[in-house]
Amino acid sequence: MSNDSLSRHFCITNSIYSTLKRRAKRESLAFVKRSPDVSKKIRLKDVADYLDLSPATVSLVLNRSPVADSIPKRTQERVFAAAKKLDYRPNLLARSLRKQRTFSVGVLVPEISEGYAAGIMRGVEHHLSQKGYFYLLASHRSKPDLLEEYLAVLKDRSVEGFILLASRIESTPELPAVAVSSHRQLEGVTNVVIDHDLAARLALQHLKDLGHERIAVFPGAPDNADAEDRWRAIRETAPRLGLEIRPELAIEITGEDYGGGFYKGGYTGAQRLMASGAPFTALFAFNDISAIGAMRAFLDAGSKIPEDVSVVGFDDIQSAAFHNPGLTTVRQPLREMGILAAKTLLERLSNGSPGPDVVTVKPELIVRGTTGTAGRAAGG
Amino acid sequence: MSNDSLSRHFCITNSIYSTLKRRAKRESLAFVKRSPDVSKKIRLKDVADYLDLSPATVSLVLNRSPVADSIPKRTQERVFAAAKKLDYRPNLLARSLRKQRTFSVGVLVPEISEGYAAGIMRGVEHHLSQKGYFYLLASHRSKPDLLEEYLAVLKDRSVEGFILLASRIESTPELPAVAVSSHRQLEGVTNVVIDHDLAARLALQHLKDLGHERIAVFPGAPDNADAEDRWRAIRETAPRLGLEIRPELAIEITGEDYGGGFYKGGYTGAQRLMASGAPFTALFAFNDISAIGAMRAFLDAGSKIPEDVSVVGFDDIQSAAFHNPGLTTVRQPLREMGILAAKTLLERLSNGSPGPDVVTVKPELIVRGTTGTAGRAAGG
DNA sequence: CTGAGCGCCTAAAACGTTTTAACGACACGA
DNA sequence: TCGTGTCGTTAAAACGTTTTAGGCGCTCAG
Repeated sequence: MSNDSLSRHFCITNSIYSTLKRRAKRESLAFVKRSPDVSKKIRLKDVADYLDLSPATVSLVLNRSPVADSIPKRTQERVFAAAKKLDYRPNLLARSLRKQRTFSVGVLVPEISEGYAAGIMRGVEHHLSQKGYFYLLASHRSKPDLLEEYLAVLKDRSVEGFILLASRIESTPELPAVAVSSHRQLEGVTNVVIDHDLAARLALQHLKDLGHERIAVFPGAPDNADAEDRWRAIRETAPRLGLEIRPELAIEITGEDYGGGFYKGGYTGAQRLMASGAPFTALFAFNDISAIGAMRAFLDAGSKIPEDVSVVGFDDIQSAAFHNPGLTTVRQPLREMGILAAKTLLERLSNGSPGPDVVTVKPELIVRGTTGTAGRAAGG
Repeated sequence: MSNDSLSRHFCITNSIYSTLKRRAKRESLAFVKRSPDVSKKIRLKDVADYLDLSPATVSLVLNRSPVADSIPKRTQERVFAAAKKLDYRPNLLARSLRKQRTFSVGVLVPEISEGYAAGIMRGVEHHLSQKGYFYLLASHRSKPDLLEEYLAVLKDRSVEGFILLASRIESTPELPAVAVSSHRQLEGVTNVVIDHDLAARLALQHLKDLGHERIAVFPGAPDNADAEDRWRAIRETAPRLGLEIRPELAIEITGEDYGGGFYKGGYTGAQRLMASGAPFTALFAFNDISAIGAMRAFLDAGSKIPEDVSVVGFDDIQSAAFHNPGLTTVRQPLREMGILAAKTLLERLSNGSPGPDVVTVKPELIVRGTTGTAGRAAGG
């Protein structure tokens, strides 16, 4: 029985087979012609039937495959015309399944923040969209397990690679990855970083020139991937400039989930600084957001900026220039860094080359109103 | 010939067919067992071969299909165990292709901004990720043709629906869509909006209580989807409160691409306002960003806030509280609006129901330091 | 008259799932 | 002995592409 049914199913003579096919072709053709708009969605096969060609031919032509070179100009034009007329749009899921390419990458950020992440993402988005890529975005709120999970889920979703912003990643992902402001070098992961030594020099030299000696710092939050290196650079640079970073003036702060972000961290950090009683005339904050939070605390405490205390930020986020006074800060070229990260990743994807270990960009000091000559030491 | 080859190809007797199959099964089984880690990527078929079951069975069990009810517990356990042991992860492209579901939506924003969009997106992301959805993000920079193009491209990428933030959309998209702060009602598009009349009343009443009569406004940028309604509400509400919005105090501003955003628009708007010579004691800005830009202009011109001029913003973005003085503003519950938008869209997707035409949320007045009793009219 | 080569096109497999219809085996009642 | 039914399982089609290997019908040289 099973033998029979199997045979019956498959062993059709060629002529019958062809006839059946022709009929099917004519029918579906008629359908398309009768109601070109009702038809749910035009597939490659619909275009092929409409032209009395095979899907293979149409695909070859539309994709400008070298194999299609031998197909006469006339036919090619017919194909293009039909595709246009029927408004054929290839099903990208099917294509991706077959070609094993999705033209999408995963972007992981600690949080969709107002400052840093938004700046980088603008660059990433710009470059990716220009190259026909899309990205899936996920925020892991600096939780290592959430980060790991998103890496896996995004891989399941067939992204071709990752861009990791300020994320503490522990091991090389299973897909090509580019990190921005990562805390350490990982085998095979290109890292786009700011030149922290230059950044520290710019900020500290500026403060020294204004006569500051007692400089407080926010070394940064432990869950922020950039913190360690930035803090190391400050510690190493200060003595070279004849400055001393006193332990009692280094205040740990944290960025919090949801709402405040680093604003609150900066605010309470500044309060603790003032409460400590240690004298200081300037603060080099971890980033603009924490600098702005700290400013609020100084002002609330009756201190004047920059008369009583100077503040230097880091990043130069959009709003930095619009605070009162305008925030003096070390600018990171965020948008460019985003573009750089995207570009590096896409090159890795097409070359297959591992790419550079590290790409360094230069910071720039933007002097605005929050820094002035050192006065009497505040807080003492 | 073709007849023959076709037959030769298909007309294998059942027994041979089975034998071949068995052999293949044993081989691939052996392969898996010999080197379970070398094998590129575990497919459903690999799990099936490992268990000497068919892919169908494994799929049925893993997906807890009702059809699998008749499969004995013992087998089901074996299937789950094998899937776990081999670390099987289904190929979502293939699944999506077959099921015609992708569990992803498209999110369109004018720009990845520091304020409004970031706030909403936080909500959107929160809800979507909780429900196992992902989103593709695109920014159209308020260009209608770019918006249209992204709608098409995202549809090509098989998103199941759209969330549109503050976007001027002209016609109902071909997929279920939810708009946030859209300018007008579109057939079949749920609109999540703030109660603009209440918002206007809160702000204007507050200013009136402080004795302000000459109140300047930024009616908003023509390319911002929210502007019209907000402006209408102000025009209608003012007379009810016994206030007059003088035409010469209504200043058109624009949000610009890249960099500045509305900061610059607010800054130059305030400059034009002052230059016009028309007296005013307060400004109700279009949003926080433009309010902050305007503040900068007032301060640069030597005006004091709020002594000379009071400023009210709109949105309550994160940084609003940290400006100096703190910005008095009409809060939109941005995160909640994002969650609401996502939730509404997902319900539409699962119900198939068209969903409500409009979902209204309530604003709240947050009084901080930029508003005070009206003094002498500035600018006059 | 044959065989090679070319021009044009296509069959069929492949990508990795889901799902429907049905199959074999066995039990049970008539 | 013959349905009838249930149980456990599966073949095969389907989703919509891309791509390889090759087919068919010519022409033209030998």
